[in-house]
Amino acid sequence: MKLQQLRYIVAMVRHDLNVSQTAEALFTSQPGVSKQIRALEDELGVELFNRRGKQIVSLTDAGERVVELASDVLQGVESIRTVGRELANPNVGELAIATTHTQARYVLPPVIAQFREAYPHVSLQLHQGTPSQIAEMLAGGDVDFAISTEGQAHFEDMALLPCYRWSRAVLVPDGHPLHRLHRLDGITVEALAQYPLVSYTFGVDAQSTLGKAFAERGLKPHIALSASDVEVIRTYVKLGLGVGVVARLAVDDSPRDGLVALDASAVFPPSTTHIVLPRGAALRGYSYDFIQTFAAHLDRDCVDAALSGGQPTIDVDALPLR
Amino acid sequence: MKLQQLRYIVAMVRHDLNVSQTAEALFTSQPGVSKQIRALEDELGVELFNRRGKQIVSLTDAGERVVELASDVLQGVESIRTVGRELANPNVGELAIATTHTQARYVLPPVIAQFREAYPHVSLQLHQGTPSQIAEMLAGGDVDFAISTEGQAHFEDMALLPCYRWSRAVLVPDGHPLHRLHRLDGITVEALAQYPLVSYTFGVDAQSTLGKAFAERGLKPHIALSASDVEVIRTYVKLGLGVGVVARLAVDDSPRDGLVALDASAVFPPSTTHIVLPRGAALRGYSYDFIQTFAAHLDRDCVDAALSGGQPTIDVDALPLR
DNA sequence: CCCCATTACGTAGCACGTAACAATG
DNA sequence: CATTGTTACGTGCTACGTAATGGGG
Repeated sequence: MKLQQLRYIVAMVRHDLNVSQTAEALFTSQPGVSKQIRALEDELGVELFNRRGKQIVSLTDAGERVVELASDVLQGVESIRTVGRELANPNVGELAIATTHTQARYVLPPVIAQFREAYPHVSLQLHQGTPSQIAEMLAGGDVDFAISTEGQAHFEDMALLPCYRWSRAVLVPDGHPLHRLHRLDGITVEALAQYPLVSYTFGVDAQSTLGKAFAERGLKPHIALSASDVEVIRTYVKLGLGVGVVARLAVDDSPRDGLVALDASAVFPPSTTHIVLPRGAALRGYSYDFIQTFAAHLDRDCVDAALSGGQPTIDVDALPLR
Repeated sequence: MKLQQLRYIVAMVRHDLNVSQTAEALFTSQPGVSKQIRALEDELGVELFNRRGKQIVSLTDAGERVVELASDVLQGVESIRTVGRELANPNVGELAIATTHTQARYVLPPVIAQFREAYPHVSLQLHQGTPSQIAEMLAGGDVDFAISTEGQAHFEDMALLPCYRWSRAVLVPDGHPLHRLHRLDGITVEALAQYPLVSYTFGVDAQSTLGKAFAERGLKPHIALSASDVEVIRTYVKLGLGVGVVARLAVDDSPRDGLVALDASAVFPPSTTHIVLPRGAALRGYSYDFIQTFAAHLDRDCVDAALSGGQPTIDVDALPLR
């Protein structure tokens, strides 16, 4: 059994069980992958993949279990590499983080500035994406950890560390009916439901905080447009496509470009931003530091507890609200 | 990084950091081991072993952590093999158990008879040894699990599953003063302390149940001889070397060879026999069956819970007493 | 002076890539 | 007919074994 063979089968499930695609992703040849998979199956004495003719269609029971174990093994190998790098050069390395536009643009800058000062020789990589893309990156080992606001459902088998809570704001043109309502009685979900909305792509499905707030009142929001970027959302609100619903921390209180941001923290319950880590992974020392800079209550012990499987006791209601 | 390299460094710590000895144990050449270790150190960029001149004297901090992770990785690889074998031939394979003489001779026979009938194509291997030897076998991956009565201290980082409790008997020549005492007031620790004892090698250290029973009363037993085998102990009691203290289940109630066994369950608190498993390992289906045949309350879920780290809730006081 | 780790060097095995082939939709 | 997986074959890398060298106690 070779580590390569394990890499191949794990990569296979991440590439729709397509040998050609897998080979391309791993910068090797199709026959090589095919052959190594057969070699592993021969050695284990079990078929790992169900084949229809020459097409690989699914994992066998054995395949399911073996791929799972192989992932653990490969993560262990990665951990060994990480430990090596850490003890060779504690302050030199890379840190790859997957996150959303809002985090990258409005929350992370001061954290990263402070981090850069402490670790000038660590090369930072910020990968942006939707929660499902972020989950993909994390599962594929492309990033060290993720900072995610919604879509916890995507992060099965990962350690979720609550960082802070955040509330929403409603973006409307100056003089919009909701603007006046906001000054008088305050905005309500019912009032919002009467207008087309412009919001985050990932914030509008049924499991999201936003989606649930409407569903609870038997309302179905009309989403005119969804984007992952506040600036894009602003643009379309200005164009009159609808009312923007965004993270409050992403907008100023003062009007800009004829748009005003109305505090909607009383309308929608706050969402929680999490740091997401693959269970069992090893982290660089500076990663712990980054995490604690981002969320002061997440010290090394707390993170280690989450990594080793136990859900740490964090009082979500005591988290800072932004 | 190659799996071989991980095997080499893990084997190194099991062989006193001696390259020659390690190479011999792995049926390969010293230079091969030496070179692969250097290759791994080069790849990781850290020395794993502290060398004084050309002598390897200890593990570095990095080495400590890497060896630990490497063990996990290798165990994962073993698990993959196990899963393969299981799904290829559920009823064919090997089962290696490490245990003490008493278990092998007096407790296991009916279990093994039943197991053999259910799984005639499983080759059983019974490895005997002292608790520390048993722990060594388990840590080295030489056996699938252990059945141990004492010396829990040896089994750091292992999953311990209580199976049953057992009490002791005192072996004396017919007509011995303790024989009469037993019929009148009953034996006491104090009475026993007046005679030289013959008992199990591993049962006489300070942490053992036996040792503690004496220590609690401020007594120090005089151990004339210790052996791992009841038949050996009988022999020396017959020779008049001292009074035997053995597991009750290892002796008949009726006299034999001029020796009588006196129930000492009221004198010493019962000991508990455990099945010991390496955390995180994968077991063959028939192994689960063997375990449950041995201790009916240890079903598959219970064993899996212990393997995955959680200590299962087993009421020790409710276990059968033998 | 013995034991042990490392260096040097030759070989055999195997993983990988190119090319050709088979099968499925 | 296009896409995908497998077989065939040649090559270059490397792990491994034998032999020789260097250091410590």
